[in-house]
Amino acid sequence: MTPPPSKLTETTTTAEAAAVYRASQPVIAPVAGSKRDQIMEAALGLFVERGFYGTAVPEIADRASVGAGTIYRYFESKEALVNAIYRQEKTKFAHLVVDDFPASATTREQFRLLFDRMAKFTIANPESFVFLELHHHARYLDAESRAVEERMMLLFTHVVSSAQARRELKAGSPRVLMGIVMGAFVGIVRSCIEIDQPLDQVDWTLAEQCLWEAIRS
Amino acid sequence: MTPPPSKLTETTTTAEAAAVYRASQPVIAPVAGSKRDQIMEAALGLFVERGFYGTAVPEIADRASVGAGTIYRYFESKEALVNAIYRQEKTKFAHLVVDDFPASATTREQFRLLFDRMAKFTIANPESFVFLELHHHARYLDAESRAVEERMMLLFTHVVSSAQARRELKAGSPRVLMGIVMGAFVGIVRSCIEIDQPLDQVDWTLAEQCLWEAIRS
DNA sequence: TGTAACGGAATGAACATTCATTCCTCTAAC
DNA sequence: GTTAGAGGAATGAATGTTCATTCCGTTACA
Repeated sequence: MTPPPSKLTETTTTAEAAAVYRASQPVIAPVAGSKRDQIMEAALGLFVERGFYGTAVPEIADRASVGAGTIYRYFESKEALVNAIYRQEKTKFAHLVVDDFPASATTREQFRLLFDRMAKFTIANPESFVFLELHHHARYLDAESRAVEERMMLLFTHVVSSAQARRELKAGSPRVLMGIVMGAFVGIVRSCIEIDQPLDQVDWTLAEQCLWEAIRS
Repeated sequence: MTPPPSKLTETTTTAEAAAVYRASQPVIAPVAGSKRDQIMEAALGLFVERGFYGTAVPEIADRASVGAGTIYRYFESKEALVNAIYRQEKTKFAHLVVDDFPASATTREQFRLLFDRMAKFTIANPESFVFLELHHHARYLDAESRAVEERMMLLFTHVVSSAQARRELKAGSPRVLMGIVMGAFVGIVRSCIEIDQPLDQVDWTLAEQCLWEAIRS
């Protein structure tokens, strides 16, 4: 191949020729259209069921009732698609959980609120939650997608540290405490999904009580 | 689906449950040839890094310093390979964790022992632990591989129920309590791996204390 | 009638698996 | 002690398949 007078300095998995072609046929702007949403919803479901590499693009097209080529009118590549989904769902999650965070409430109240909001999100969007878990640190997530995640962790870490300073939570690495709470939450959700138990039948009050006692000083 | 006639009823003792578990474990390890082990070790590492579908068989061959064809002298298919690894690691884990389970110890002692053994295994075999987590309920696991998992869960469930009957653990679905403990454990491990912190630097005593307080009545 | 969106067969790359060939090791005849 | 050769083990290029992506004929709408 002739060396291109390249604007393409990065080596990506996508062929250079493909990128050059697409530069002239721009991807449709992310105005939420029905087709675009259909594709994202179908892909979300399949990625949860089979994983990223286990899902074929034509399968996504089928489930979305769309031609395979149409997907590429809305997303540059399969990788861009999974990143778009990740960012959308993570942002949805972050807003629901973190917006209007009551910075001056007691630690007990803060914890209960965070837990309730997470449960609410998960009950309403089980697939989204599993998707976010599954792709939590996947290789194909780009910098921007990781940044969305990072911002939320920063807030949590701060909340935990402050509460520790007030001796309301156990001393020790905030990372361990957060790992316990988030991990346990995921553990409950996964144990339900394994046996097809609806998430709204879980005793979330019990779960919240358990986890508060796990971390309180 | 035909449920197999379980030997474990609510009247079984924990000692009996442990015995049933032990009887189901194969006595001798499969004949371990050097090549076969090289392949399994290489595949384990790659499956952890890239996932099952994300790993190409020739990549496994390369890392194992073996011809691609050689893999098929030892395993029928890529799927058979991942199942062999799963069974080997799960069995290793199960033996280390549940062998000689002290059925008559106090619940507190039982919990501490189980937790310590899990931590020990994970520190010694971080990749194995992550692999088992990752493939926990994957589509390509066959019936036998799932059965290995199932037997261990049965023992745990029984231990939890008995302790609940004695009012030493919180009342509620054993599934929720186990989900919390296992999930939290995974959460800690994952939080370490994210930042490349060695697992033996974790404050496991703190973690154990947290989780005991989560589930104790 | 012209234009943008769409569908899905076509394309080429990458993959899992196979198989004709080579390599190794052990045996036994000299 | 050397060597011929038999047979199992190993190899990696070849094979057929599957996949992400492209491309162009069709459709919908102005």
